[in-house]
Amino acid sequence: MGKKYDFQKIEKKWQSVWRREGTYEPSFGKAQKPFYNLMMFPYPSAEGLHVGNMYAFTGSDVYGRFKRMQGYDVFEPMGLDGFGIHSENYALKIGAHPMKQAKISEKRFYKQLEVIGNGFSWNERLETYDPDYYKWTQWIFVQMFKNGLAYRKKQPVNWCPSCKTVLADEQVLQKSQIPNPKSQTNSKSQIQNHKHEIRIGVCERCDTPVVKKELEQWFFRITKYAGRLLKNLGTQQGGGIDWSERVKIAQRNWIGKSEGAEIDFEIAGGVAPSYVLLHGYTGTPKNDFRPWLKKELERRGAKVHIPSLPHTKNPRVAEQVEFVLKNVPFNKNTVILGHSLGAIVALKVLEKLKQPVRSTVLVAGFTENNFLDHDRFDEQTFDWKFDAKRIRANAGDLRILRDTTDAIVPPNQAWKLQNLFGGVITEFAAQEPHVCGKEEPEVLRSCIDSIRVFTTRPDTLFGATYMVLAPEHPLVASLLAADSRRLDADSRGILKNKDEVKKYIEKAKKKSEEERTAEGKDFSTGTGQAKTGVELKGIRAINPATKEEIPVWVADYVLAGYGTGAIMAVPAHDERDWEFAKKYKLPVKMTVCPHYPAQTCPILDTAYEGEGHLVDSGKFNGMASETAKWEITKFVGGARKTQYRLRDWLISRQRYWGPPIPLVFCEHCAAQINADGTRINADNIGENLRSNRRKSAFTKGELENPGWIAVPEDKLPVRLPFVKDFQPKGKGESPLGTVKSFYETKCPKCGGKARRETDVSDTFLDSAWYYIGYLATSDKRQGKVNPFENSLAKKWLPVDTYIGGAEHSVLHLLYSRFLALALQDIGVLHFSAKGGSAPGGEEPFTKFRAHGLLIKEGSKMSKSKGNVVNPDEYIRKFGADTLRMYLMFLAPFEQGGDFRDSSILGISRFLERAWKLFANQRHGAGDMEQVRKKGELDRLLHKTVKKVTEDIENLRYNTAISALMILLNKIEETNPPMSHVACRIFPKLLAPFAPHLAEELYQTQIDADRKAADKRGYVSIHLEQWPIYDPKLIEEKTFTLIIQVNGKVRDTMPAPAGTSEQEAKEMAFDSGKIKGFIHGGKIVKTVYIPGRLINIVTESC
RNA sequence: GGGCAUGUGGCGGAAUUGGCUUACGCGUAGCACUCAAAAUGCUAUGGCCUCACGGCCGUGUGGGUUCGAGUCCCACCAUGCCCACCA
Repeated sequence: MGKKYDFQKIEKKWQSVWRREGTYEPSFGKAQKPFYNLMMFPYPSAEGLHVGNMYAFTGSDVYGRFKRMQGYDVFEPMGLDGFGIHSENYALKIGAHPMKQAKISEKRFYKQLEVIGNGFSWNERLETYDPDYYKWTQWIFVQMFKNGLAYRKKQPVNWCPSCKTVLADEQVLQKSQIPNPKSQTNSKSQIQNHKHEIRIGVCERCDTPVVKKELEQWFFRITKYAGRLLKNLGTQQGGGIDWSERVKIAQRNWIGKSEGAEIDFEIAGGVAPSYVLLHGYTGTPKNDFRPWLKKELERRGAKVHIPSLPHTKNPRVAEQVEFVLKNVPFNKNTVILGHSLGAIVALKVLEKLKQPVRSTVLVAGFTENNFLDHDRFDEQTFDWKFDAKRIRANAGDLRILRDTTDAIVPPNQAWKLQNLFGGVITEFAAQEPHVCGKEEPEVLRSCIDSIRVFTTRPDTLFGATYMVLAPEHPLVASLLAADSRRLDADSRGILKNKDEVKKYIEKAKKKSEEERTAEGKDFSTGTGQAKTGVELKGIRAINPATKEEIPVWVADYVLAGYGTGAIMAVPAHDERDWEFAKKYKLPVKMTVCPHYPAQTCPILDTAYEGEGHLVDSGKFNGMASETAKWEITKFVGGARKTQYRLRDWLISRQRYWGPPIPLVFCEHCAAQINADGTRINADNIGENLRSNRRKSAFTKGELENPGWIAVPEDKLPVRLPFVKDFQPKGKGESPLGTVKSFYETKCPKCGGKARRETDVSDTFLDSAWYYIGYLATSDKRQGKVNPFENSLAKKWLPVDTYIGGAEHSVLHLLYSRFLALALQDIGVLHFSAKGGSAPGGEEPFTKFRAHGLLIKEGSKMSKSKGNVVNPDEYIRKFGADTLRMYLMFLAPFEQGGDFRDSSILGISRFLERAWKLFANQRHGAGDMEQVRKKGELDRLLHKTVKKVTEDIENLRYNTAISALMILLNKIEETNPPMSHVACRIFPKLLAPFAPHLAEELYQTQIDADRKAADKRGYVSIHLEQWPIYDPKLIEEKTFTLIIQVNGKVRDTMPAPAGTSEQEAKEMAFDSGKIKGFIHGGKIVKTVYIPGRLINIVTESC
């Protein structure tokens, strides 16, 4: 009898040795082969770690230990994602303050994490609520803001009435509910007699139904990166980053690329009776797009005036305005268009007009005396102050065209115009920079009232029989606001049922997601939902293909946030449009395309009382759909367009427990930007204005969000104050809004009175950069290093292997990628080239694997079911090694596992047996039989090394463990004299799974050796070399030849390796069993698979 | 409604990627040790037929390809996860 396997003693002992020796602390600066092995850090919200966390951490740790033994300098950090709603709600629940509770949770979590025995670099841990950490979270916000990637916008957002905060789209879960007829009083008959479920959006944390609330919020412009985020994922065929395919698919779907076209539908009466085109500096009525535009407008029946402005080479705006007012008639139906300097003239004209015009178009306009290509205009001849109020009142519908290729007008001028005068900006690339092409279709479009739609099926355009606008579409508001100024002769383009429309829109806006879904579901179709809508009476659009006038509707089945917020409805080819058309008796016209031959159109097959009929698409009749798409787009002057489903990242949270958003609002600076363009850059006079890089007094973010000023970087962090009453207030404002000493501050720009932003940022911002933070924890604590400029970041990033839950597919993982790309673009983050030129060298996580879900006896673990397994109990009873190994043995790590109490005994027995065998070594003198067996055992040993190595690399821990069991069984069975080498290999193979036991066994062996020769001191097994197998030893000398007759196994016999087909045949026919099965039947052929089997095929088969 | 998985003994799961289905473990039964139990060890363990030798049938269902299919193709069924009025 040897020593007893006292796991408690062993585990405690080695954990303290490892900690003391710094076994898992890589040498950051000197590391030769840095390997960043990252595991998603936990949010310490609940009662402590549950076994699911432990499952995931262990899986990552096994891999890290394996890589460490393979000679890599492995960095395996751990920290806590302690900010955020999870922790805050937990504190609320138990009546504690999150700031204090955090410290308590922290202790408990770290203790638990240590007891598991993972090889974490304990010196480098971080907590997101540490001011030294969130200082940099805020710093990121400032970088995003400065570079125009953060903006403020008022829009309906997801609001959780229970958490009293907004939620990102990604945080709203769709949940099915069986409708309860009693509570659905407003949707009566539709719901009865149906088993259908309805979907409602609920808060991912508390399950409360989410409502829409209109709030002004901060957003990060993730949409700008949609294309790159998608591209780096690669395609279904392959390429892209090495990630679990299911996560890549989830991200692809979430980004949701679709390719189609944008097509304009003119509104009937959308061409104004008269136009005034004002040219710019050195321009004439005859140059640029003006002659073409005049022709186009006149062709449509309009009268076009292009005054030849005086002193065009030495302009004096006042004189030009006088000239225009004298020579051109204006009325309520005039459209005034100003190009470049002509835009200034137009604005000044508007100041002087007695009554409003129909609409104003500013093409490549500006408000400031600054240009990219030439010097300023003479200050004396210009008045750069604008009467914004008068201009707003007189401009009618204001349209601002921003040319993205413009080399003259600075890029921010369009926003400035919008800030001053309102209006809608359209960005486009002009035919010639600064909109100087002979034909500029975008300009023509802006002169005519039209509706732009996005469609993926332009090939069905001939079948578009009506249009639908989202309730939030700007045209709807504009029509509702329009007075009678458009009441011209035929009174077209005037909304006749304003009240009805207004009512519908108000109702739609008020509707919560729940209500919309509940009352929108149409069970009669089985698939879709009953759509509601209202016609814009008096408004007709012209189908650009058929030239037919079609009605225009408003309906909330069209989403404002996607595409252009307007659609062309093709009821014959789109199920949603079909339902709507059926309900409101709208015409259905089918186009002929190979997808839906006339007779089998799936939608028209169903009974419809109205007349569905074929439309003649002229030369496009029957054209292949893919060809027709682009041909028809060209035919109607549309443009190909790629659309993404992805929305910008809503980052504000009206909660307490998070990093305050590091911005202040300053009325004074807002006024500067809004009211008077010239003063903003007053300090720039005399500068070389040709440079577009010149210093501006305001950053991009500040110009785009007037009044919002970033807290200077040296003033970070903006500390979260201790607020006793941190309960969310539910008024759309964070509890910080009640703390005067917090929000009252001075503007960093002008020194005046200012108010701090009182919202905090989304938790996902904290976790989006923590992998960078880990590399600066030591230095950061000394307050020295910017984690982003830290040389270690360059050396160790990107992360080599990242393991985590698939539930973060579209949250954390997408945000982290976005931020990594953005920060690299901004120039504050640099990755090493250690990943080589692998796809996505700019990506933060080179390899990502999603682990599976750990369930308990077939069902999901949850507090409500009361089946959550507490790991502490099992560790006490069986030891951490046993629990670790058991969890890894359950099933493939990427698939998940089913935790069953009973089966843990198998692992427990296995480790006991390993202990018995190796802790109490037996060196028996061998007889001949044992020597022979030893040869076999050596082969098995090397085969096991191969198998375990390959399996761990592929995260197939269950089969690696099974291989170890087979090896142990065999050793016990043969009880051979084992070499010192073999006695070391087994513990090494065991080390990633059962680190404590392996260390103990190994050190026992070393001690034995040491007595003989080896004088080395303590070297942890976890820093030793991973075993290498000898391929020659693995080769088998014999194999089992399988003999089949007609594909059925009839006999097996041992055969030497390298048996030829002829030899195998002879062996097969010699077998008495085989003869019986052939029955003398004629042999058609034999199939021989070398080293495996021979199959005899007879005639009767 | 769409997308992605998965479906193998009483259970968790293996299967060299088209070649002996059920490795490894749990459970169960029997035996050994024990006064007895636990622990441990040994043996057996897919179903059906047979005293037996042995045979037949078996990887959700139905078809197909192949000398040979758990694996590939088609259709269907079931379960799970993700998404969902995205034009």
